[in-house]
Amino acid sequence: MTKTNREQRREETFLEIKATARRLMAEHGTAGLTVRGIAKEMGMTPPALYRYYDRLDDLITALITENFHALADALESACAAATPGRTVDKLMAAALAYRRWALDNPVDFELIYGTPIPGYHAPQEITVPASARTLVVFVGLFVEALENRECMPPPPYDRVPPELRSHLEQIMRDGDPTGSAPLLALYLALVCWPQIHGLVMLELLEHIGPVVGDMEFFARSQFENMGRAIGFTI
Amino acid sequence: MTKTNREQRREETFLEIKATARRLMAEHGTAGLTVRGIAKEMGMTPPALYRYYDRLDDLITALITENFHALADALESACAAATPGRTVDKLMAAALAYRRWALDNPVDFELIYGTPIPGYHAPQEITVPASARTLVVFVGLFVEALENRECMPPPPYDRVPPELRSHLEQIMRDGDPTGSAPLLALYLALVCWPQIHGLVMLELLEHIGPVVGDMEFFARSQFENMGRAIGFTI
DNA sequence: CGTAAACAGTTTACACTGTAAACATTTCAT
DNA sequence: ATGAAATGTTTACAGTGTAAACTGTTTACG
Repeated sequence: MTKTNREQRREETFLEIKATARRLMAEHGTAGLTVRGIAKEMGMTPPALYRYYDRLDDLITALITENFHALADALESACAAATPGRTVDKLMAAALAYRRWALDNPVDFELIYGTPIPGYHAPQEITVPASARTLVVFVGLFVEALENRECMPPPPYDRVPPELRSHLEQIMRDGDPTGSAPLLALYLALVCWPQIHGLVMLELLEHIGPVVGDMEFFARSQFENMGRAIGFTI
Repeated sequence: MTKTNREQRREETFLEIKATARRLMAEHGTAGLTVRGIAKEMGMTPPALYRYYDRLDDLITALITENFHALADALESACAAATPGRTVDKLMAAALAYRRWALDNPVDFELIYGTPIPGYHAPQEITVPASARTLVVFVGLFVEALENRECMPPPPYDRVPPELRSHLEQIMRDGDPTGSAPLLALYLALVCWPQIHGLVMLELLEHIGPVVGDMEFFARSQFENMGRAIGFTI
């Protein structure tokens, strides 16, 4: 089944719209994301864009899901680049990649993890699955580390709190139908993620960097302390 | 020096503008923060507001600084309400108050710690001092805990990393001219803050709650684990 | 007290924003 | 080749922030 000219041009236009939107946002922040701005940049009239996205919100949603996937991809390739077998290296690489991606793509990160653009409401059935991939990367690392006995969590990280058990089991079932992965992996991922995220968020919005000074070092050391706390030997 | 009628009415109008802005934002999110909306609500014409704030940005700045102070006040009174002498209780109370304030005042929290409203740029010389108060509360707790030997940090939290030392010393000097407070207190505050913040931020924007289930419990347990890790006995 | 200045408000206007409706043109399938 | 579908433009409307000019009120001072 070969594509007709029109279908191909349509796909290209979709790509051009998103690319233009990204360029304008990189230059002027989320304030640069306007129908008229994108249209002018592309040599079109604003209403023409409505042939591609019914509302500006739909374009935002498309950008957001792409960003979630781009972040998850960055984490995965960082893990892949780490020493095979040394899962702790992968965890450090993933945490640092999370930070690096945020710092290198600040607006894209704000778009997914920051306050929603005023008036925008994310259709969760679309964004949530994409969003989940990030957490899945970390869960995967802990599955590997626990299996290989590379991570030996001391109390209180050696077992899932009973208060969370049943709900986490259900989440695990929905995501992984085989249900083979240890529940503790999900719990440990949920312990680590907020620590990484909080540091990155505060640094990105310049709340903590000026106080700490060397954020590069601080982030590294915090991630290492985190790894040690949950049972890795670094 | 008694206030003239006009001065008093002017002050009241300032208050009414901010109160109206807060009400509209609570109802419609940051998208509800419009000059015209506030004016209509107050029975004025939009340009009239410009007698009080030269730009909408200035009103936003006023709201932001008030929010920083309100959050810091909430932390302080939570500490004050905790068992005297039990600094660990104060730390837990402060962390939980941070979360509670964010959940109870989501838009206000987003305004200070979320992505800036598109097009808005914070004048840092105004917002930074107000922002600092939050961190100062935590630093104060660690000063107290270290002095009373209530907190006995194990490695690697028993000393300030040399890579951060000189910069933290300078920060400490600028904030506290006596320079008496132990540097380690600032370091421990910087270790804890991102952990608390990350959890709250992810919960507030609904990235982690649906996965965890019982966020109330999870936050509590995470804060306790954090306290133990840096040398408190809970 | 009377007057001039400062203040507080309205009216009008402009340059933006998203988007709906009507219409013209191009492209494709039959 | 013809009808339908897709893609664009034009025009329009209801929002947005805010600047300029103007009017009325309140205050401070000679």
